[in-house]
Amino acid sequence: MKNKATILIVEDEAAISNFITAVLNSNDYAVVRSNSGKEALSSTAGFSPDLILLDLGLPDIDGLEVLKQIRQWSDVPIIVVSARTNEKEKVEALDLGADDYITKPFGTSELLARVRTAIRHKMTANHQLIAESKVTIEEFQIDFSKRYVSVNQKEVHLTPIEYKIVQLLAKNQGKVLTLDYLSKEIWGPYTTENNALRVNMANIRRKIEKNPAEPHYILTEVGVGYRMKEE
Amino acid sequence: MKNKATILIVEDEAAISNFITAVLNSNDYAVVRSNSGKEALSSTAGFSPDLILLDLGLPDIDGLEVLKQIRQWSDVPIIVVSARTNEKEKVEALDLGADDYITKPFGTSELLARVRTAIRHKMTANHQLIAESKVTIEEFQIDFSKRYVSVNQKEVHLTPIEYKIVQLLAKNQGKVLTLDYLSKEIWGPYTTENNALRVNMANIRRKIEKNPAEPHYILTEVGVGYRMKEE
DNA sequence: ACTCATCTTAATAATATCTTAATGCCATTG
DNA sequence: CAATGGCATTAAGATATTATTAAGATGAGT
Repeated sequence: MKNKATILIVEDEAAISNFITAVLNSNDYAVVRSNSGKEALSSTAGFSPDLILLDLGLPDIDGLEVLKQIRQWSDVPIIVVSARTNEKEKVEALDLGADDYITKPFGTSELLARVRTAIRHKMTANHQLIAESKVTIEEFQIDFSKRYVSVNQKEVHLTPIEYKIVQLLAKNQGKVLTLDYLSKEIWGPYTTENNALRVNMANIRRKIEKNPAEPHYILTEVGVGYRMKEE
Repeated sequence: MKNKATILIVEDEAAISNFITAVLNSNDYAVVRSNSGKEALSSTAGFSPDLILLDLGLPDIDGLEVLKQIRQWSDVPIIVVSARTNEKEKVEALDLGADDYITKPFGTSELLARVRTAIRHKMTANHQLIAESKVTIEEFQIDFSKRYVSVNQKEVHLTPIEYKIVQLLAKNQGKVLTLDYLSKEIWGPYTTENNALRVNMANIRRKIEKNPAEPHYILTEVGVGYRMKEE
């Protein structure tokens, strides 16, 4: 149980690659590096790392393409590394199945926190397959088998759409779900742009948050989507 | 008590189907095979097996669709058989109500262990239903063994369908049962959309609720279904 | 033919949902 | 540092969906 986790870093800028490697090594992770998309693909197949840190700006293949290909056959957690100038790519990456993102420049503690979370998710994901039917976050609780939501043991009534949103977020606790992803899940793939999702979110918060203006359970990732707090 | 349990295998690859059949037969299970989704649906309805082993990769209907349809009206334990390359499908299957999953390739001992567990679960689930022969919610009481319903110690007469509805809700106290689920339980899987359930509910409420317009024991979840109050 | 259970229909009531538009919040820029 | 613009939130009203209920028709059992 105390084997080192192996992390694949896909990054072409040597400075950043070195920095990440140093941080991870000194925290007891094994690191494998790759500085191109093609190499990344073969490395993933070869070592099956426990986590991939994927920079989207690669010299050969588009980072999104790398992500898409890996996702065809593997569920390895992938954290996308992106420059602030490329926000849209980040969202696309999450839509394609990335687990989290981190924006350059970032500090060691942020990096480590996200790495830990992603690896923990991988570990518990398999257990959760034997359907864990309840999620509890402090005073908030949702029981999927009963379709029952409560805050402070008191029932909270959610409409069908509201429930679906909360359910999606809860089943992906800690993970950012993009607006697009949520919309598609709820209204199907041919949905036109609208802000119904936001209206619903406001209503949900009014029902479950103490102070809807400072949400505690469902956080907004500006420009990206929403994420339910962990644990 | 020592009747053979009947297991339905839904699998289109003959090699795997043969292997599973051999293993189960030599362990005293009766086996019925089916190699398409449509056949599986009619077989399930036909002789209500004790367990279904369902491969998700079927030639005609999507395995998940088969699962969904069966779950609309039956609680028979279903173990999903999936290839390793399709982790996401597996999760969806569990969400749709599969009881367990097994990943190809698998060995005989794993197969038998999961089959035993699933069948045992089914047995104990039934026992619990029988053991708990009364449900009391404040002034409302239902005694399953006597088929007796009362409010304030006074007998309430329910028609057969009304009783069945109340019974289903009471055996799933606190859980929302969808209109679809209730309809299928009462009128079978091939029921057309109808309003009869609502009429029955109105009649039930007239009989058991103090104020039918503000129900206390059976609550409506708009857009979803009905739920009997807990405790 | 009577009774009871059941289903259909249709009017009415309750609820959910979407749209629009006003407002607030940051971060960037002139 | 104020002005701007891009999101995000929120309120309020219009519309659509869904639920309740009454009343009458059907049909089975006695």
